[in-house]
Amino acid sequence: MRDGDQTLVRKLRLFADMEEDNFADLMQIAYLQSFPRQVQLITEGEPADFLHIVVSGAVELFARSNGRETTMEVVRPVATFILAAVLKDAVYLMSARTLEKSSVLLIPAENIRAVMARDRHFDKAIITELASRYRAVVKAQKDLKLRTGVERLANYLLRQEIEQGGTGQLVLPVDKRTLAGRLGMTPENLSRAFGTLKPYGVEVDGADIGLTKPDDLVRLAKPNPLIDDPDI
Amino acid sequence: MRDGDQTLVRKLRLFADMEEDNFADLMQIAYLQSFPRQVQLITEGEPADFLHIVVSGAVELFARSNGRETTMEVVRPVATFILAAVLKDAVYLMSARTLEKSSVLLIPAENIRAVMARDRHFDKAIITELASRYRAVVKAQKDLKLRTGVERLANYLLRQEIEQGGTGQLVLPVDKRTLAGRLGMTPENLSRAFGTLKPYGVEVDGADIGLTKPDDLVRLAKPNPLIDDPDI
DNA sequence: TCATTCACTTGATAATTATCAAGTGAATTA
DNA sequence: TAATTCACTTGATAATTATCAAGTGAATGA
Repeated sequence: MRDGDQTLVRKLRLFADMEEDNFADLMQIAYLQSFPRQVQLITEGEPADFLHIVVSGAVELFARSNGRETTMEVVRPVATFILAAVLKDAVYLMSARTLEKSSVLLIPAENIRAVMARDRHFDKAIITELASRYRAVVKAQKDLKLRTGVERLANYLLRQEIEQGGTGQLVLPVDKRTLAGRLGMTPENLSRAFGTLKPYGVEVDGADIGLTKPDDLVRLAKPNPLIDDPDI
Repeated sequence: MRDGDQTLVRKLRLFADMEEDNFADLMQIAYLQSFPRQVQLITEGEPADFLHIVVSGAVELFARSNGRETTMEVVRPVATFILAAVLKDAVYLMSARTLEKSSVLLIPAENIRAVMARDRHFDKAIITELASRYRAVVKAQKDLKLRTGVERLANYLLRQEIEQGGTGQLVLPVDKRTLAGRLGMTPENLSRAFGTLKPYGVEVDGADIGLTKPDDLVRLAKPNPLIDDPDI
């Protein structure tokens, strides 16, 4: 792994306060792997062997049941995924695949647990991380249960616009099929939802979106910090 | 608080391994309050002042947005709620109200955080608890996104039947309006969903439910351990 | 260059779910 | 006992969402 990547990993909330020796140990044991797009990294139901950290590219967490499939989350660098399964020494609840060419750092679960046993700072960091993740899923569940598909899309666009600099422009970070899954709707319905939002100033050109009537869109979306603010 | 209640709290995964002195400290500071039914205990958006532990009765966690309201979870004794908000020193994402006459143990958030700073066992317990909660919400999200309303009800009934002893009988632990919210549907639709399940041997008499054709019901519900098994 | 693929869109229709409005019957209360 | 409340159900209808089937147009590849 390049030093630059290691620095980025070290900056993760999860590792930032870890004792230097322990971090060095983990990085010694960890290995970085590169994958082309659309490679399945983990499969739900299998035992959690490694903590995964997306160093470059993008990874989709998804789940299947009944022959149906849905996107649960899209993880972008630099972030960990499936931490809870590793800590509980349990099976994965979600599968993961690369959305694009990606490199992923793999740390054996047993080493994570070993460092946890001797590094107090790591404990604290894990608690903070888990609590944040938990709250993120609760927000996602509120989004699903309290909003229609069109409202979810509208709020998603508003969040992305803010995250991408508040210029009234945004670029969809994933293809529309994946976005539809993330928003809990079919691709066909996502198309129609974009159509519904046209009168509210949502201009679509491929992955490039312009929001020309932000006030109208906000009035429709009724964003709620307790659902949409990622920092709360 | 009666000694018996204190013993029950001590048995919670969260407190079981805590050092005796620290537990005694917390119990010293904590206070037990009794509430009639339908009292709102906390309100989403307010700062997390206390860790709550349901000692008797039942508490509904719910959320509102847009004038809509939904049940997120029903907490029964003995269990904690809103742990993540307390740990993060953040605002509550959910409101809580008693469903019936209940007693709730309140521990000031600052004391929780203080014990956390000096008790390693508590750290570990918090991690285990948070990881479990996180996985529970992920399962709930899979349930919502991968199943229709009727399927969610069918699987809910199968889970309850198992939890209540596997006798082919079960008693709904909450009124149907609350259950509907939990399952992400309207009360009217829950009624109709029960109707749809009649040919699958679901016999409803108030809160008493009989499952007379479990095989047929399972064939419809297609239960999935990665959604329905609470212990995974 | 032409064929093919692929992501996305559009249309028609069906299934699912929500809303509004009564209705029922048991339990509570005057 | 009669009135009232309340939880739940049922019916009619509307809104939302999914499914199936083409269609479009840009990108890829022979």
